[in-house]
Amino acid sequence: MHLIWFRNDLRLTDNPAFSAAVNQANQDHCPLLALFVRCPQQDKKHHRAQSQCDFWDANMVDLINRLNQLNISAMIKTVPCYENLAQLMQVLLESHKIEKLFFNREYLVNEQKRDQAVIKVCEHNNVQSCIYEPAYLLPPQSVEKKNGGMYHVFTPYKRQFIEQLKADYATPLGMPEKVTRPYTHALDSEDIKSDWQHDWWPVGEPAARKLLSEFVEHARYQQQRDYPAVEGTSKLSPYLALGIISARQCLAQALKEQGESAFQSTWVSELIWREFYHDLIAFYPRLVKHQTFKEDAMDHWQHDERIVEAWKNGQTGFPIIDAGMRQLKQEHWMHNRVRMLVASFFTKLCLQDWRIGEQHFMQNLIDGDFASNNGGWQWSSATGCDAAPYFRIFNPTTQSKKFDENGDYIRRYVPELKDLPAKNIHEPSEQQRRDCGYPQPIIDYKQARGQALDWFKSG
DNA sequence: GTGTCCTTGTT
DNA sequence: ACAAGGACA
Repeated sequence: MHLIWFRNDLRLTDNPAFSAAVNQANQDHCPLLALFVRCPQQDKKHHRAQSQCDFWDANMVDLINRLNQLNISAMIKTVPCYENLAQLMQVLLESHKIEKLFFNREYLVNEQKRDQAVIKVCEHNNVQSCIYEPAYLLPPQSVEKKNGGMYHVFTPYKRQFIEQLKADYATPLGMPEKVTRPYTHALDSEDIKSDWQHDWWPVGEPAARKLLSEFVEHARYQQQRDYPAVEGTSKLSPYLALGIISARQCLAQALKEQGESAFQSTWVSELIWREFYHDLIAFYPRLVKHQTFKEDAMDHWQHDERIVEAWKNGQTGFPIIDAGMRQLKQEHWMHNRVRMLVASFFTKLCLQDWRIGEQHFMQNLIDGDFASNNGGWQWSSATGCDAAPYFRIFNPTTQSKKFDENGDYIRRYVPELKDLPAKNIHEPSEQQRRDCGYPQPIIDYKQARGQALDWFKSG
């Protein structure tokens, strides 16, 4: 009997390990079992948002139903941490007489360590571990500079990336056939129920595929993506983070809709940013230890609990910032433009440690992805790869007027300001704030900007 | 060496 | 006009 272990690849299509496992089972005329392991303590250590854990559970339940239709039985197990996995695996391999274990590689340090330990258990038990490359656009670490080494600047990386991608991109794998030999015995599995009911994040691979095709067909991403009041972004990030759809499927859909020009599109460029940050982690594992990418970057920050709390709770007195932070709390998601604004505000204007912001995002975002989140925060705080220079400081009010001109986004998440006219809503007067019960600004922008420039310059 | 360029800006 | 400095070919 063979075993397919699902992790952050909760899909049946374009899943290399899964397709291979089904083929192998049918070739060997044996059943295939699916395994899902939950590690709540590990999730805590990684600051994984509760919303993402719940969404993972919900998608697992959905996936198991569809696995059953393919004659595949599934087991759910819970252990505290990754280090408990080897022991669990030992028991499972033995009790189910597993011959081959299939899974897709993951590139983060703890995940690699976890998998190495499991591979050892396999070897010890004479079980073959069959490991596949996850369905990135290009395999990690396959894009290098002409003289070798990882790019540290996005633009040349992207140029090279597209060149290689055009020359050789993989067509997404389809859905495998049914497994011909069902497993007929009872399985010792936990019974996890899911009561996921957020309309804006429908559960399951079919729903995700539908969101993808509708987005690619109708979106005006380039024109709309910067306006947080508009549904102009794909909102596919939670699905990408848990592998409910693959990046390759996204590209394939874009190519189908737009032809070769898709390679140059803004949205595909964002997919390449994702690969850039994932590649960086693969090349520089020290990044998972929250070290700055630039070793000599300014990295000593003020620690002001009052500011941190106001920021987290959306009480800074800057409407666009507070709208973003409250959207995060309410929807476990924040519009990308606003993510940049709140991050720039936190690090460059308030001089608070980017790691605090990074962790807060991970703890709250349904789409939390270590590499993208870390890359984004280091970009914002001028400590990272190809980062915004330290003197590039977003003016929250200017940005608000530019990208939320009518104040619709602010009104949605900061209801105490909902009756203010557009010309005041970005920067209400002292009196208006008192009347609305909205805080006075926690910092003075002009003063903070000047202070930040000095602070960064002095290193 | 040497020229060109650098995600999302501000005043 | 301005804000540094470094990556890349």
